[in-house]
Amino acid sequence: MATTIRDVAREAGVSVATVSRVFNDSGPVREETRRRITEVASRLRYSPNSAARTLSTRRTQTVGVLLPDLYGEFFSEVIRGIDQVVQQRSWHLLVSCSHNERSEIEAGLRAMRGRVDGLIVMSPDLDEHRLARNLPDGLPVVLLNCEVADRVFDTINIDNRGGAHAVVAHLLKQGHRRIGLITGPERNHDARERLRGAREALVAAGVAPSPELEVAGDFSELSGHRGVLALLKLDDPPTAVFAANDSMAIGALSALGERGVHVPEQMAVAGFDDIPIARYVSPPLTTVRVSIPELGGRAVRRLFGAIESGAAHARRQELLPTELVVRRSCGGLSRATVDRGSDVGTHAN
Amino acid sequence: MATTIRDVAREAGVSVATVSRVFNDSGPVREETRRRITEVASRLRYSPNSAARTLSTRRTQTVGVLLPDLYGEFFSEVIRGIDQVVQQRSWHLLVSCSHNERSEIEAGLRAMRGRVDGLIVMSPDLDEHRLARNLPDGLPVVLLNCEVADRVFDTINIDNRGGAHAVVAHLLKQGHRRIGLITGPERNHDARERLRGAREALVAAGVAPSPELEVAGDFSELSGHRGVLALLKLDDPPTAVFAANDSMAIGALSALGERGVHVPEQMAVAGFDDIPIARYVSPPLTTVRVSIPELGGRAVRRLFGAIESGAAHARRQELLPTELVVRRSCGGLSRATVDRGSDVGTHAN
DNA sequence: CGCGAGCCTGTAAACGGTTACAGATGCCGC
DNA sequence: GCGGCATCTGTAACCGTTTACAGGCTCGCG
Repeated sequence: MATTIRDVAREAGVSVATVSRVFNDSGPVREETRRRITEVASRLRYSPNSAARTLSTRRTQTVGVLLPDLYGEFFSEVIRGIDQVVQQRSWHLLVSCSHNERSEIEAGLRAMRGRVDGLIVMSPDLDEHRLARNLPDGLPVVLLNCEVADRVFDTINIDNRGGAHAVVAHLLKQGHRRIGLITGPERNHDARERLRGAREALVAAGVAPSPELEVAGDFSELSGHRGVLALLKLDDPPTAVFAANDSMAIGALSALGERGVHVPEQMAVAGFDDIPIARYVSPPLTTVRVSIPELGGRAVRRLFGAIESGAAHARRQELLPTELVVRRSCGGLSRATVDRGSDVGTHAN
Repeated sequence: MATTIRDVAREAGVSVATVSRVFNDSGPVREETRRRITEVASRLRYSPNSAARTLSTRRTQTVGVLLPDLYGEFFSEVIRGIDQVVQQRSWHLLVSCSHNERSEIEAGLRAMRGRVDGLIVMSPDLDEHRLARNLPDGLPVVLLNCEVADRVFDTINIDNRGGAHAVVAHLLKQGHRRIGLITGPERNHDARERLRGAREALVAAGVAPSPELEVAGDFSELSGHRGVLALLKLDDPPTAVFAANDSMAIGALSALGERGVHVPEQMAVAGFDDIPIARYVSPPLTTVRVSIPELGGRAVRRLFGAIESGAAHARRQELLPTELVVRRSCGGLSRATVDRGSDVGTHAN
């Protein structure tokens, strides 16, 4: 059917070994022979069968990505960051998504076996035991936004705590004392860390966190919309709201607009992520910028490192710094403050 | 290293053929033998090497997706739609992105060779000759949002023309006579078709399209922002604006807000795509809904059909219908009209 | 007891590369 | 003329599956 290395060898009057050497640039081949082979190969439109190559070298030149979901800009940005680095090496990208189902995560992991040289996993739900159990032994893995106590895995996390701390500290500095929080899903690691950072900022300023000012959201616009309405109903409503992501903050803006509540005069609003649209809502949204493609890019680079150095590879836990972006939605446009941030590097989680 | 089918066979006291039969459910195996084999296999944590399997069956159980870019919600939604169907079959997804570089598209196509059983390509730039030339012969392909005159490829396109026609017709019905158009990039097929549909609607209503009312955008929020400002500067500004996608419409809303122009009273605004955020901007955006995941899903299903039926497969050109979604940004909330639409099916492009 | 018919199972040849190893060739200096 | 070396090339084993084909076994029946 398709032309094989043997066809090329026959046509060029050489052995398969020589053709292979030409294609992999391994071992010496006389210049004239090399030319003849490449000429024949392109004439026959030969291209090596990657399955055969994988079988014999045990390398796939492919990285696998397992995501909890593919919904929303966040994931597409991660993939974009990953793809860019992967493509730079002429490697390939196998993506899969687990819908946050434990069984599917495990199925996804197993399915990757033998198809990839390394794996990037983002799955807030998975504990390390399950992970280890379903992982082909020795397959390099980098975990994204996962909570793992153990240091046996490479991890990269967004500095959720620092970012949330910074944005709440900013609101406090504007004079707000009652700050509503619209949280993300309880089970989500990012959401928990953002809540934690926000509370810490309050405490640090001598303001006691109050349960009535914390309403539960799920990262969707709708839940932000509802959340802020719930806060407005309080006897003593907050003067500012921090939503755990931009989508919810935008939902909140929309609800406030419907109610005729002026932002930022009557209510300051802030979000988290700095999605592209954030600067175009009205008023433009104060938020925390995270370079999501960078998150993906770092993950792949780390993975490549692990693949190259093999078992000797030293695991690291890394935090990706964030940056406070001040826009009109919470007034006080004095200056775009840079996040108090966290250093990047070997780092306890 | 890893356990192979031979290890399992030895341990279970059978031949490799029998183990293979158990794993593929091909050919008869005595129940007791089957049980013993599965037991041994799971004890040894055996899982078949997919490269070897691919080599011998010539099937990869993988579909390749080649996109022009990975930026924005559009692409992530396409991938999501594709992934869902792919995963339903326990197949795999190899994604790659060409950055709209011709050379990268071709490299991407060649790189897929031997790694996938079929290909979904979205690349407005590529002409069919180049495509055919770089395609492994006989590899099934489905083209998304591509303009190809020839009927040799399966294609699926959004009904851009119908959607744009519907939204402009709606504005006309509201009494608007001067309607500004913020177009998408010239080279983009979707953008051209949307512009065409909009003009046709104007002509159909006896309104002559006017070049001064058409400003060029590039699908970004920023260009929508600028576009509407340009329209406001006209001696006789329009009373309504149709932006060729939602991002630009949102940019326009933001500019109008800054200028104190009331929407929809002083200026009606409409977009295209119905991205999730569209209903949460203020005022909520009138737009054209396209089920992007559906676009991806259909593409895969068609691809599966092509893979199964082999060379006998009949090519089809399909249009994905759109739906007008009327929200506050252009007043007239009488009812959500359903698009005049196009039928789906065998269909000239 | 012999014998075909059904089941079930094993043997071995692909699939298309890579690569260790051996062999050929050319060139040089003596 | 010939050994020795460097450089290039070929042979064949191997990677881990699938699968066509050939048996072997069991069983019922004449």
